[in-house]
Amino acid sequence: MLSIVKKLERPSRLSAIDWEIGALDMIAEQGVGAVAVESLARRLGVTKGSFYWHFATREALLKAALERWERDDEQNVLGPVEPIADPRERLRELFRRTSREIKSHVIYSALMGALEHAQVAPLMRRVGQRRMDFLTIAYRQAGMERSQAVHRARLAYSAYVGFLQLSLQLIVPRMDHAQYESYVEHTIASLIPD
Amino acid sequence: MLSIVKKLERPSRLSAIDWEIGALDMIAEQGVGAVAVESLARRLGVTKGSFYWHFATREALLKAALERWERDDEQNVLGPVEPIADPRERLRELFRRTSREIKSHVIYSALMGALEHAQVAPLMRRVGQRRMDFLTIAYRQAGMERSQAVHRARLAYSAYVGFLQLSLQLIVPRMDHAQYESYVEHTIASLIPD
DNA sequence: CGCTGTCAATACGCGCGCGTATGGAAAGTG
DNA sequence: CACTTTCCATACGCGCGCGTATTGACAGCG
Repeated sequence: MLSIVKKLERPSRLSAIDWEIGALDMIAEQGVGAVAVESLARRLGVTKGSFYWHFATREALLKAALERWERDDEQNVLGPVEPIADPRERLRELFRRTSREIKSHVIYSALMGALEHAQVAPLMRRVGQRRMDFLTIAYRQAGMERSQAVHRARLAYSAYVGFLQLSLQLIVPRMDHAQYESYVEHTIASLIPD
Repeated sequence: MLSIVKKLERPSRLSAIDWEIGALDMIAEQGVGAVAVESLARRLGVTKGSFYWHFATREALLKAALERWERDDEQNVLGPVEPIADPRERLRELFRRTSREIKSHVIYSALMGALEHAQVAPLMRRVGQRRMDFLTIAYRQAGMERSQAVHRARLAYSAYVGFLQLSLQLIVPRMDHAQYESYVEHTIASLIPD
């Protein structure tokens, strides 16, 4: 009975996956720099001794966590809207879904603030390239000329990155729900041709 | 004669200002985290002993350097275009000047990647507020409705922040000069009403 | 020309976070 | 119920960067 309670608090014994998820949580909340093995261990209710059984080094954990995020992110963000046939509708839906602040975007933003890490930069280049390609193709299909489509994709992606940074880091005052919705519709109207 | 040569290499004796400028250089090149007193001392050709005569602590140097940047930035970025009467022209000129990658923007981008520092966050909020106000006013004067002007200002500022991040950190492939000019004109056309 | 104030070098202590070593507990296995 | 495997705790060493203490060099001034 006591053991059952304890099991609800914490799986009593951890796997590598638990550490990876914990690392991603810390990244989302306090950035990559906050992923320290001892603090993360405290968070999970164990000590370092556990960590170094599952991972050889802190970098190995980071690697595993980032790979996990990259997989999840790909099928959380672009995946759901990819099947939409109409390019404008596909873009609108992407914008709206993105605006509903999924955790993946919070982590993305945190990672943008940690590009000095050797692990993070190439990852973000891959993700950026995929998203830029996705946007460019959609804009082309929507009738824009090649160079214009590339420019617009870059502009839209810049607006995405900048907005995340400004909002999540509270550089700019927080909007209420109605304002937020209104802003999203404004960007859709401004960045998607009609 | 030898002394003259040495004086050209380095002012032979430093002032607090030299350290502040050195700190800003390091921030621009490698981020806030790279501002370490010993490495910065090496860069200036002296040792720690010098630093702690000019500053009580590393935080004090950061504070001074950031204040210096905030002053310079204000009169480098918004200052020159503020007198332009026509709001659209004022915005266009701001966009074009901003695109000519002044050092101030490089530092701005580096600081955006260091918001976890207690010193940086409030500074960036102040700077962000000033720029958002500037943009909002210009858009209103250009004839946009209140809420639309705020939205557009936010969108433009997001695009600015995101573009800096993506370009400077090489997340997105580098453009050649012609492409770059073309992109700037595309954003001007997309974000400034006619 | 000596004295004082300014800037710098050297040596040291300290805290923090990574990684190691080693022993112990709990869960599966025959 | 032995015995092995899996997971975890404790204690320790180490490097790095901040900050301090102390002494030294050099310029300007009286």
